[in-house]
Amino acid sequence: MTKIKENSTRNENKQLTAGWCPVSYVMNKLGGYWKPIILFQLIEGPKRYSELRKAIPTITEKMLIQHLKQLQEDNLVLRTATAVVPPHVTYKLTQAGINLTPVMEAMANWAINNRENN
Amino acid sequence: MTKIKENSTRNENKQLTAGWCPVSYVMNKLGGYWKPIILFQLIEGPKRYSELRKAIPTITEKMLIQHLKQLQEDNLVLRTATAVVPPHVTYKLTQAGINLTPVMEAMANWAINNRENN
DNA sequence: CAGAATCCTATACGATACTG
DNA sequence: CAGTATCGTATAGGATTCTG
Repeated sequence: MTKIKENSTRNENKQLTAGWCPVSYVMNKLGGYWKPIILFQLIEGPKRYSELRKAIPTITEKMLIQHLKQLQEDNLVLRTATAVVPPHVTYKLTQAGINLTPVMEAMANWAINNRENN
Repeated sequence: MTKIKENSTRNENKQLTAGWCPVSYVMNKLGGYWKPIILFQLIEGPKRYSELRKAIPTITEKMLIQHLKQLQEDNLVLRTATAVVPPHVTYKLTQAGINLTPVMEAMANWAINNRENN
């Protein structure tokens, strides 16, 4: 009750590391499992929320929304909503997000080659 | 007590996704926070355990060892130990690990540019 | 030197149900 | 259609101590 959060060494390592390691700077924004997968789906162009769900059928709605929000906060994804009566919301990459596509493409290439080689 | 693990839908999504999404195939091996950072440190060449610790001062030993083991299991890193009396252990990238370096380099490039742009 | 062991907490993730 | 809300579990990650 009275303990609010006096101590949070948790995540401090990550913040610190991000200061000097460029890769960890990226991992602070792309960490976890789903974010690169979502970004990968947006490379080809803007997608509606429902399209993203169909494109990634194994993700739960909670994860999709949650990570989309974080990606917006990190300025990697832009959300555009038009207030019509079935709501219409699209997500697309920001410039920073577009600049990140080589990362996902390098991943995809590796996956294709590595799968063959095994 | 009698419940052993009858149900593990957890991770099934990830396995399934890996089947059709190349990026998620990679995330199954590189998921989490530290693995890309470790691999990044090994790009320039083999390193001893203690060198890795110094190179990534914010990681705990547990995390370092644990992820090095998983990277070995995924055949991305090779461990070489010589049984001398202070033990001498080096880690280096396998060919599959080397093939992954464009991913980390793309991350590093993005980090450098994105930091400037903000 | 290179780790293993133990204990603990925070967060990521998932299932399900509900809503403007 | 595009979310929210709630609840539960599994895993990631960290602190500390010990060892061949």
